[in-house]
Amino acid sequence: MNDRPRVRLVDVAAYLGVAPSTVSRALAGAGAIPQATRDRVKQAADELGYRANPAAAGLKRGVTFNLGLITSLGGSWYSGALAAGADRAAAEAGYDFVVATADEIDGRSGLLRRGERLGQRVDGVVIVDVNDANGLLDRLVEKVAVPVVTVGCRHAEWPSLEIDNHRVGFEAGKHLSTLGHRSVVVLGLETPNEMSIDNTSERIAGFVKGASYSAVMRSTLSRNSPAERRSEIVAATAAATAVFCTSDELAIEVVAVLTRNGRRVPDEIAVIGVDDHPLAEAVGLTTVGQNPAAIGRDAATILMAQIDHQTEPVRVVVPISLAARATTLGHVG
Amino acid sequence: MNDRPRVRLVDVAAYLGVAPSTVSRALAGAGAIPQATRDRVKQAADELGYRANPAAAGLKRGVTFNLGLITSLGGSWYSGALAAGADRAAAEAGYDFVVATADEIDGRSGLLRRGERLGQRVDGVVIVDVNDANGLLDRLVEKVAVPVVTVGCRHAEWPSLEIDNHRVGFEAGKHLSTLGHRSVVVLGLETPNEMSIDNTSERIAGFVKGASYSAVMRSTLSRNSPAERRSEIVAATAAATAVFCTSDELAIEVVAVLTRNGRRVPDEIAVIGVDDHPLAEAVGLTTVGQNPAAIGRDAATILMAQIDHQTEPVRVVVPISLAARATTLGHVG
DNA sequence: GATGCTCACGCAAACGTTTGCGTAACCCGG
DNA sequence: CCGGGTTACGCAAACGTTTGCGTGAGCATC
Repeated sequence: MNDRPRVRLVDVAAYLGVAPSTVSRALAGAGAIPQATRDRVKQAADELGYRANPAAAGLKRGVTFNLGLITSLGGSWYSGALAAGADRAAAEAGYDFVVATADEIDGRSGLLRRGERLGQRVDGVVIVDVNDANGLLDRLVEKVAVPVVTVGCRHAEWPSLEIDNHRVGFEAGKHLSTLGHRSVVVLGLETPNEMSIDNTSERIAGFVKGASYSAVMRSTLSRNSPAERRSEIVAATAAATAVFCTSDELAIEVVAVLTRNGRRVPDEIAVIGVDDHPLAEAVGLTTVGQNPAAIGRDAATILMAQIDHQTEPVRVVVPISLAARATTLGHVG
Repeated sequence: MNDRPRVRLVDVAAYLGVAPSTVSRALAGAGAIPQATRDRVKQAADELGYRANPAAAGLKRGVTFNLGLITSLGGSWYSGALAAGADRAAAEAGYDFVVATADEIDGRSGLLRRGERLGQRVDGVVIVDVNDANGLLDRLVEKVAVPVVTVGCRHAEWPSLEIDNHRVGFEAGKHLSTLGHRSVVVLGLETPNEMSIDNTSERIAGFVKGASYSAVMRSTLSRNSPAERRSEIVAATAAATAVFCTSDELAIEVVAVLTRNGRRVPDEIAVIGVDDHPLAEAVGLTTVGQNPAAIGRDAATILMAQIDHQTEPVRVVVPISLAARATTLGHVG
């Protein structure tokens, strides 16, 4: 139902009575083609409805003008925002992003298979949050066999972007400490699977440093249903005046649980999270935030430079910033 | 640093002393190739580290084995989950997804340009939530010039998947009505831009029907900062015993605002949302939910069938289900 | 007005697959 | 041992671009 015969470059060449090479150069803006011809060609092209065939161009030029993104897209808002940022930067440079969402159900081998396939169809890939333990990241990089930039994880040969997890914790700890909290608890979720990275311990270490004078307790929550988690949260926070959650998702849940349990936030107990979740501002959650869209953009940019051999491998530490809001400061606005 | 000369199909053919055609057929599993040869070829292929060049294959076969997804990926968790579901289904069938995130900053023409580019590089696209008013969807479909399936919007020629927005509202209304609420208010956000679709009015109409005996008020909230929205929320809900929010994001915000304002949820005021946001269960939000991952999966499946000319255009209405939780029922668990 | 230079464009060979057709080698019954 | 049918594979022509090289026309210079 959509099978009109595609018009090719040679068709528009024939239509104009010029050589295909001229059309190609005119359209690409390369070679010595006077503006007049260029315009004539362009006009003929969209008169005829010419649409370039990227497969042919890619075959000849040895590039695909596609970038890959390996992440668990469905997992959290974070990867979606990152993908959006990466896609925007890529689109501006004429690249498109093909995504490979690797979920835990696929397992290690599923991830590797997926990476291998992906590597064949793109000029480079950005890999998000793949655990470098177990040699998984190494093997993945090997499988994709194209330039890589990692975010949230590190590979010896390729650039990476990460936040300073220690500093994230530190900022949170300092904030609570400054507010006078002396009995705080750190709440994290257990790592979902061996494929994902675990930021928790670094964040906690940083937090302990930042909260210097405070008595810090630590508790790891199960990934069971929220109903089951509820009592864990209540128990863990019973004696505390403040809670540091290692993600905003968890923090929002904790605020809800505490509130429903009759504890007033922040008057009786303050809560601080990490990420600056899209809902964090709406619910007044204090958080130390990062900017996934910017990270995605930078990752794409670095990757494209890497493809053009324009950069040495770099380690970029992306900025974070504390957003102090109601769950630690009390009612504002 | 990764520029080892790629080994081609002819290389493995030469290595084995057979014709390229034999290797091609053996690898593709097509033609009359005995198992023995097939195995020999496969082994040689990965001995040499052969990786097929999809551009060449695509050029010859006239397909790309890529699917496109047009959505605003960064906008909400919904599109991420949808993308993940679509990608999973596509991957199983040997397709990959290339995404084009169209944000409001790009505007209409940006979206159309993006669609045109995308259409050249894929065999079909799924278009999510593009407003069919203003002829935008029509023009987009025309630009992509490949098979399409729409989700959350409709085009005359192509299949679509949507939820029954009227029914969404109806279920919510019925739920509140059953619980005895008689003075309820509907809260929605203003439509972000002319490019996005607006589910709100249908949902509200359904809600009014479902809440039959109740006095229903309606209020549209601005998209300004949460701080500004706060007073709007407080004012709009002052006289109500229940609130229907047309999205979970908003519902979560409303619960937070009401709670911080000293109104007990659900004892003084009940809240119900739409979508079954990943955080909805965690914060105990009652909601009428949909399953974006399943929608994505189905959209991809239908699209692939469409590409193979295997189906007539269909209109699929995807199921929804009410999840009654704490914000309407009170403390549970 | 011949010489040299630049400009604008044409020719044709790639790029790495897939696939229709052709043809040896093989198996079978007669 | 011959003829017909099958099986296993080779040949070569595409697919739609890009690009190195070549060449004629036009221009300025001496």
